[in-house]
Amino acid sequence: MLKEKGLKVTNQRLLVLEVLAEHRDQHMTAEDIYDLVKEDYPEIGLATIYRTLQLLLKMQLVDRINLDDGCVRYEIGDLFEGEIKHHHHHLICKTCGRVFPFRDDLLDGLERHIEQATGFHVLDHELKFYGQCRECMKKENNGCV
Amino acid sequence: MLKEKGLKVTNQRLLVLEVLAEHRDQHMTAEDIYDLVKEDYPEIGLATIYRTLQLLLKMQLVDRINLDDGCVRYEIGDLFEGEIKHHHHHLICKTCGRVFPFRDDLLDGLERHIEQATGFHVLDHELKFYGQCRECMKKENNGCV
DNA sequence: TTCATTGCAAATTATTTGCATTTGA
DNA sequence: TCAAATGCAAATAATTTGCAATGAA
Repeated sequence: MLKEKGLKVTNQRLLVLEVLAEHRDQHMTAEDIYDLVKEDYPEIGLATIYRTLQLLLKMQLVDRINLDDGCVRYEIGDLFEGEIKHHHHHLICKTCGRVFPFRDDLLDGLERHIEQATGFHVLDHELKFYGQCRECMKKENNGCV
Repeated sequence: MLKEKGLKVTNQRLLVLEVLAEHRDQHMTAEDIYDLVKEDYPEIGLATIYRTLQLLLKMQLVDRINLDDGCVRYEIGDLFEGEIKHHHHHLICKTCGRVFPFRDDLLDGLERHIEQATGFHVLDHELKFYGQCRECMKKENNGCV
């Protein structure tokens, strides 16, 4: 494990990672993770979940997304899956609230353009699309809304 | 004013808009706005600020951005400035924390691509770039960090 | 052993809500 | 006049923190 940087490998940390890995692309709140980890480890505290998530975030093992619904959500990082850091973005349906992942490398050109135009050195980006998913579009048309 | 939709034009609402217009591109928290409005209207309550911001958000007169620093921020909407809705995005410096606006229409092609590929109907998007601004890059090089 | 980590409870902070009062149309 | 809007204080809810106890190295 990457934790051999002076950090301890605890059961709690492993379980948080495990739960996130088992729920890839699911955008879980700290509370969600807490409930699932508790099934295997009932004595865990919510504060530990928060502290672990902060740590994993700093280590780039998890990503954080904010769907503007009042709580921050976490998902396992893409680099966990392969070697190259592939980004993915989110399509958020304003009607049903579901979130769809969208793989993409199309922003690289835009990043280079920004660096040239402004001198800002881009390290990372986050992109969200808001709209309506196919199912909700269909429903709305059937219902003639 | 657009408020002729059954809504009342109150001093409080005008002042919130005014403060936002005077601080274009400044990403203010509700608290920031509260303090500034209080100068002209000391009896205003923070709850009114929140309620007004929600209203203006729904009316698309203000935009909301989240810089992941624990509080939501607001800025006056772009469509307030012209006719066509021009989007702008944010370059966020991880070193000094400053936020730079970045005008862009380059995502339109990407939106069309998404609609074709996934059937998701895109209505809006939000894009944030994280990195290091020119000044912080310079400082870091001078200091040989 | 020993310091990082944990669990718990209390603290903090942003935002929302209930309600009596005020005010714009 | 009268519903909509406001101010205040109390309520909520997510997250953080202090501290004594625990556990991995």
